[in-house]
Amino acid sequence: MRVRMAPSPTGSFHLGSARTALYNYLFARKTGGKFVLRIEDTDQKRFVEGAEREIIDSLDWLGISPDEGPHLKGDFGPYRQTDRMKIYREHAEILLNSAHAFVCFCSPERLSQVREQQQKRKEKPRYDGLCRDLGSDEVAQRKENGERHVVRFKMPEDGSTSALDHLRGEIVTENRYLDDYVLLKSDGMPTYHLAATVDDHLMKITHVFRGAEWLATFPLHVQIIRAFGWDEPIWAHLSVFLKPSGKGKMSKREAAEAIKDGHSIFIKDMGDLGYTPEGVLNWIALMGWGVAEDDVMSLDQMVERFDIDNLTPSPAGINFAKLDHFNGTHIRLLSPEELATRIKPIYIQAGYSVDDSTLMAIIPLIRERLVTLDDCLAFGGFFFKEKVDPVPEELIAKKMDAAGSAEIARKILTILETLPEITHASAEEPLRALVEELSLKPNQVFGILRVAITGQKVSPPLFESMEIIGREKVLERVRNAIGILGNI
RNA sequence: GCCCGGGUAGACGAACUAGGUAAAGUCGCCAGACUUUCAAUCUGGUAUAUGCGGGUUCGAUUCCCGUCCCGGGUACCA
Repeated sequence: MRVRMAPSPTGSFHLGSARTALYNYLFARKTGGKFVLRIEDTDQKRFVEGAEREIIDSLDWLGISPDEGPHLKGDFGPYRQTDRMKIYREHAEILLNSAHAFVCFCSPERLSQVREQQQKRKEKPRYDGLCRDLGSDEVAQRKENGERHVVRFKMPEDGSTSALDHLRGEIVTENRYLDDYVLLKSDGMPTYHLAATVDDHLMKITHVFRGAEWLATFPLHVQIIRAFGWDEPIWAHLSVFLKPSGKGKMSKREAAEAIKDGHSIFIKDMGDLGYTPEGVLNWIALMGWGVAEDDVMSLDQMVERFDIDNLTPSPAGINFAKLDHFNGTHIRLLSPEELATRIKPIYIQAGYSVDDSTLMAIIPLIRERLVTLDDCLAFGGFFFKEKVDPVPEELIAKKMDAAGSAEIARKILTILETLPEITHASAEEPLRALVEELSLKPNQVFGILRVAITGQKVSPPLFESMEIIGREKVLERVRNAIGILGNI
C-alpha cells in the first residue's frame, strides 16, 4: 500500500493538514506500506517561501515523518511538482492525442465575458466550448503564431460520472454540470487536477486520503484517470474542521485570536504553547474517527487500531478543551526523565539556572498539575529562584490582618528554626500542632507559609516543596515575609 | 442561482451499510469524597435529542418528498 500527503506550500501547516497526514501515516504503518510527501507547488502566485520547510518540520515534530519526499530518497521522485514539468506536458499530450483534451486559445477576457452573459441568463457558468473542435492544422498554425493557449479536459457532454468515496459511497454527478477544466495553464504549469492524478498514478498511490474540499472536483479526477485508462485508487475525503461552536469554518481572524487564549490551529505554534506531539496527535486523531473506548492512545496504539471504516464524513468542531485534556493526560504518561528533558529548556529559556537533581525532585510535585508543558513555570519556577517576591496582600491570611499574619509567620519561623532539617516528615507535625494551638484553619496558617515560600497562592504541596528548597532558603523566605508584613 | 457533500446532547462520537428498545464512551459542566492551595484520582449528576415538516411501514437516524442550516465548488488556486 502506498499513500501520500500532498500539501501546497502556500501557508502555515494547520490542524486539517496534520490530520490528513496522520491518517495517511497510520494507514501506511498499519499496512506496512509507504507514506509519501509530495509538494504541490504549481501555483507560483501563492507560493510562500519557507512553507515547505514548515510542512516537513511540523511532520517531524509530530513524529509522523514521511518515508519518501523532496528531502528524502525515494524511487518515485522528484517529489516536488515543479521538478516534474516534463511529465505533465507529456501526459497532457497523451490526452490531446486520444481526444480527451483540447487546446484552447480563448483569452481570459473572453472567458469572463462569456461567464457574465451566462450568469445574466441564469445559466451555470462554464466553458462554452469554442475551441473544443478546432482542427489540428488550425491549432498548429495558431501555436506557431505564438498565441497563448491552455489545454482543457474534454468533458463528456452526456451521461454522468459515478465516483466512489470510501466514507460516503457512490457520488454521482451529471456530466453537464462538469466543466472543460484547464489541465495545463498558459504558462505551461499543470493544474492540480492533472498533476495530482498523474503523480498519484506514477507514484503508485493505492489510497488517497485528502480533504473534503476535493469532493467538488472528484468526478473530474476520476474522469481523467479513466481517460488515461488507469486503475483508480481507493478514495477517502476527510471531513473539514469547524470552529469550536461547530457552526461554520474558522476564519483567519478567529484563528489569529485563538493564540491569545493559548491555542492555535497551526502546528508550528503547538510546541511554544506547551503542547506535546502526543497530545496534539491524540486530539486530531479523534476528530473524524470514532473510537469506542480507551481513547487515550500513543502513536503505536493508533496504528494498531486505525481503520478507515471507522472514519466519519461529517465535519468536526475544533474543541480546545479536549486538546488540553489529552495534553495533560499524555504529560502524565511521560516518564519522569522524559518529562524533565522536555521542561528543562522551558526553564532555561525563562532565565532560570536549572540543576538536574532539583529538576528531578520537583517532577513528582508538578507533573499532575501540568496541562501544558510551560505550566512548569507557574508551578515550579520558584524552586529555581534565589528569592521570591510575594505580593504583600497575599501574605495576609483569610479573616486576618497584616499584624496577625505577621504574628503567625513569626511563630512558624520559630518552629522551623528549631528543626535541624526541614523535611516533609519533620515539619508537618509541629506546624499542624501550631494550627491546633491557635485554633485556626490549616488553610490560614499554611496559606501564609505557602505565599512566603513560593511567592504564589497556588503551588505544589508545601512540605515537599520546602524540603526541596532547603532549610536555608526556607528560613530566609519566611523572614522576608515577616518583613513585608511588618511594612503594610 | 446551480452542482456536490454534511447535519445524533455544549463539542467529539456509538448504535457494524439488510429499517427493529436511539444516545455507549470521551471532553466539558455541576456536586461529593480526598485535601494544605491548585491539581490528579474516585464517585455521582447533567444534557429527552437523530436539523425541521410530511410520506411509506407494524416499526424510520436508516427509504421517499419537501424545506432549513453549515461547508465546498461554480478559477489559467490548491
